[in-house]
Amino acid sequence: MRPTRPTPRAESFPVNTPAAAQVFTTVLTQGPLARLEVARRVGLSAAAVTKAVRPLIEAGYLVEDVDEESRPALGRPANLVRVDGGRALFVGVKVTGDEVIGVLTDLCCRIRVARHVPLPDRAPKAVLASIAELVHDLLAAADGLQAPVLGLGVAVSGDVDRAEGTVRYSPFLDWRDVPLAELATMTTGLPVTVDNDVRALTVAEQWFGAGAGLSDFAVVTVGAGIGCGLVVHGRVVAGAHGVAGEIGHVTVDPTGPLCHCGNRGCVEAIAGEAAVVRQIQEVTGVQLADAAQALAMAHEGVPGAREVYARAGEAIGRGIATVANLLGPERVIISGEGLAAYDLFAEHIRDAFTAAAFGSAAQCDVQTRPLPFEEWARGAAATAIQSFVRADT
Amino acid sequence: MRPTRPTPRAESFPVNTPAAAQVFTTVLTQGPLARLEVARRVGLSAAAVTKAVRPLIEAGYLVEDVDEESRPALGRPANLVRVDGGRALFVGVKVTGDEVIGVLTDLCCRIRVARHVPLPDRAPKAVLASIAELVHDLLAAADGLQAPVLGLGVAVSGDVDRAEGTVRYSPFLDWRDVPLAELATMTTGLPVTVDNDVRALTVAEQWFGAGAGLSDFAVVTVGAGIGCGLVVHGRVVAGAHGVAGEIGHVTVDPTGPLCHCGNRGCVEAIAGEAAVVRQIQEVTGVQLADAAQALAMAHEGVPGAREVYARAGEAIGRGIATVANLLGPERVIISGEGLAAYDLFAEHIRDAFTAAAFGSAAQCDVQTRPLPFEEWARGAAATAIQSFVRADT
DNA sequence: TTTCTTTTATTGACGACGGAAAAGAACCCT
DNA sequence: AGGGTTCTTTTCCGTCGTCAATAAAAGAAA
Repeated sequence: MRPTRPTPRAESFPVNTPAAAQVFTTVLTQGPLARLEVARRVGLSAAAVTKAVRPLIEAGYLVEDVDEESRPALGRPANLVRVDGGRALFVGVKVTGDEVIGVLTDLCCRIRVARHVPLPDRAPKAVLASIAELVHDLLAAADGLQAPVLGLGVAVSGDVDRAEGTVRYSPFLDWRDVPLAELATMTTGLPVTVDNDVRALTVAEQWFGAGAGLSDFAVVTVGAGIGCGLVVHGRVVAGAHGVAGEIGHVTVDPTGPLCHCGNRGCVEAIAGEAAVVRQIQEVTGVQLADAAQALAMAHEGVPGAREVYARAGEAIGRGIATVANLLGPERVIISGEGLAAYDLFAEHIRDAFTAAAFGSAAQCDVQTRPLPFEEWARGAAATAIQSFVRADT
Repeated sequence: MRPTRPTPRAESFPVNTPAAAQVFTTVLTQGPLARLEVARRVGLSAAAVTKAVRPLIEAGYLVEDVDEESRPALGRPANLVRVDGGRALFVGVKVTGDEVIGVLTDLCCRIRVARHVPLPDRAPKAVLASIAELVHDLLAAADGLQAPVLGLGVAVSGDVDRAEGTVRYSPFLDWRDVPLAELATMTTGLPVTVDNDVRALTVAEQWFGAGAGLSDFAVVTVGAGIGCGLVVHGRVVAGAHGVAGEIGHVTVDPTGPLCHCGNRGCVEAIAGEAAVVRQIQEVTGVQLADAAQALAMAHEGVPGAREVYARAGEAIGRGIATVANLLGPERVIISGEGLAAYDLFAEHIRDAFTAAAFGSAAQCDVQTRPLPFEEWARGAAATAIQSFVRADT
């Protein structure tokens, strides 16, 4: 079925069996664990874990560790197993409209180096050139770290087919059917994983963030757009037609402002960055250059500005409640550049969510976490790590 | 983790390995298939399929069959394998507010007999008595069919924990934490599966209906309430807190009519049966006894009545678009008693869906299928069949 | 009619994965 | 030191699924 793209591999991961892959990802995502604990969580026998762990330790991906602190009084102390982050490096790249952001992370997806280069042109060729430059820089930085770079993840907004490695349609870049993985592999020589940006961020949360260990959760990003990544039954939802998690285009007010999608009162048309700026301009009559100015006005207490943010918060809360009502996730993680305005709408998000959540869907744990701008690129790196670990599953 | 309830089993299913279970369910759900074709779909070798099939044929669950028609000119003709529906029987029961509906189905979930008994009282004891009576009747009817009855499925609205076999909370019956599976097993002597009614219906569609072979789809039920069952990544979504698929409480108009959930403008508050009746009464000033009368008025062309249905259709279409935007299912199956009014709002559902679906989410195939009243009970039977097949997986 | 081609089904050998059980290891407590 | 407890490893073994070869069932070609 799946066409085998040329995937150069400097080094292969010593995991053949599904059990071993499970063991590794559990240790990777759930921190240092005793073998027996891994066995319990994965549903394997202790013996199987021992066998799976050995080659991974020999290859240097896992290391043993004794925890001195939380040792129970009784019995043989546990030999914790954890991933040696320094064993391998990965590059993650996020392509935005006007720049390309890249990070070098270790195997535990901790950022080691972050860089960005401007994007003069959005044509595939120019983007590839920028990516190549950025990757080159990061590889140079990786030279001193004594660890091989084993993969590159690229995150792009729009309809991306990760399995194929192609960007099917990206309105932002005005791309259609660009075989980005193949192209990037050719220019960088690394195994490349291409994914949608929100999904990539979701993968990062799922493996290395607030979603670790959960089988059902959602990530909501608040920024220029309002996006949502969903994990259901332990897997990121991709959508049969490439569309999923479009919380930004959930209608919250059919009489609301017109959205670029053609409908009225979408969450994004009320709470998106552009929408907030526009509404504050309308209310105050002052021209604003960017969202930072809008934020400043609201913080200064300019009449009407706070209300715009309040409405935005309410719209987001409603959208989250819709997700909770439909999917019943354990947790919702709110994130995004827009969180700079968090103090302005946190309360309204929460109130609107609580009001609109049906029954025990309101028990869903709604968290907030700040999102530094490199986080998107880190998500891309997470997809590369995932591909590496899952290489031959 | 999972407590082992006492599950009496008249007969056990000769399937030990996960591969065999997969083979059986594909044959069950995807009609007669050649072994090689099964192998392709499941991702196993042909040899493995042969080995998995043999004991199932010996036990009488599968039978061989040569299809005379669509035989390719070349090569050895395929020996199709299909499930012998008559090999085993199952009982499905749906508990509504005022009656209990039951069906006797075969292994292919084809209804053989349908019965219903009134429900004088909603207390667990009374419900169990009604269930017992109904099951007794159906077992008597099964006597002539030369096949054992191997399971009972019970469908109840509300928050149901299928794994535990308990009804955690059913507002309709006013139940809390009723260990229904255990109780019903004691009174009927059959292995019992308890599940939420909409999820049960979804299982039936997934295995025996328009969702067969799909890994991502939704079932929307239009009736007294508006419900939704979701299948994501090939599994029915249950929700971390017992709530999922609450499309009925997706807000489509924040200024709309008050819903019993406390919010305004929920889909159900606009398109639910009670809401439609109430709105038509308000518009026409005529007192209506039930939904049938409301329907009749609309069909007669009473001014305003049609518009109420149009608005209902629009609300449903919006709700479906929300599901499509968030999950990107391959297909949405609209069903329910409310479909009697289908001609009145089909067009509006479709229009609202198309308008509110974002991008290629609109490619989602929206189907309609009538839902006879026994269908809910058939869903319950489907869960029993599923439990039987998955017994020791 | 015989032989070839094509496709499906079956067989038996083989490898490997994971479980059970028992032994070993490391620590505390008495 | 010895018992108790818990974690880890070892050894043995069942069994599941793949591989490769073979059988089977047709139509087509010779």
